[in-house]
Amino acid sequence: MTDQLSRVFAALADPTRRDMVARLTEADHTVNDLAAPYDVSLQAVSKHLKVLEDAGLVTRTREAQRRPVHLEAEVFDLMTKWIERYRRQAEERYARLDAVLARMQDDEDATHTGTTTDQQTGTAS
Amino acid sequence: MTDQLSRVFAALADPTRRDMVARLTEADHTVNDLAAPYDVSLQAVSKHLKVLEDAGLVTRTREAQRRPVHLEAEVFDLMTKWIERYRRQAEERYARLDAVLARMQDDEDATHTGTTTDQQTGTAS
DNA sequence: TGCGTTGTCAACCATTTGGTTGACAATCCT
DNA sequence: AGGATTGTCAACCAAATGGTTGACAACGCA
Repeated sequence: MTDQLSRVFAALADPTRRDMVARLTEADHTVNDLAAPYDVSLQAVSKHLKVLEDAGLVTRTREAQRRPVHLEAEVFDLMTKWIERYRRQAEERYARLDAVLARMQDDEDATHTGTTTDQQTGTAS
Repeated sequence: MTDQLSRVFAALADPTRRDMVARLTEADHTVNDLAAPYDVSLQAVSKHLKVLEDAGLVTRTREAQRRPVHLEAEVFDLMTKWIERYRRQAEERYARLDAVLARMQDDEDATHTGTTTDQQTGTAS
């Protein structure tokens, strides 16, 4: 799983990490700060942060003994682009399908009513 | 990882599965059909499809011995909603931060020029 | 009925993941 | 210098993941 897009999806597949990201949209937080709501060790939280950092979702700077965690929201765009691209493609496909079905219905109607006697029924799009 | 959103993110964290989804936006495919481009066993592909199905991204119907796989694109909305919500929140936060910084700069300027003598510096937003 | 095609299920294996505890590094405070 | 706070690194463990092979079920075709 080497590419960034995979790392971003994988990072957000964990509810704890999603919750951290959600909280980081409000403000930067220290590690202890972030760990507070969860019933796991500080080390576990540190690992989660490493996953988020490797995905590029978060950066960690220094500030005395503290290491403030900062959200890098631009990475969201990577996902949004992928999702939107294929959703659009899927929707276009459904639109084409609808058109085909509509045309078949038209043909049906025409056949029944006998209005179009010299119809072309070629399948070329 | 019980919730659907986690399952969807996890499902798309794998490049092979993302590629399958991409191909399914073009047309439904049989399992053999889907497996063709990848250098793995048919069973492995079947497992990938199970992951996609459990995430609600795909449905499998019957058609003789064949099991056509169909993309359920609406599930994308689940992710899009989550992503957009927190991206918007992050952007709003940056906007507030920019406003604060701008205001501080104004105060700086005012102090230097001495134009505003009776300024209110309350922090209420 | 028997054969080929299409796909799933079960068992197994190596690697990754998410958690633990213990040691320790880095910095502030006195 | 010495103690408290904040966080990481390393070793370990159980469960999940992604792959394999072998057996077999469901259906079409001859």
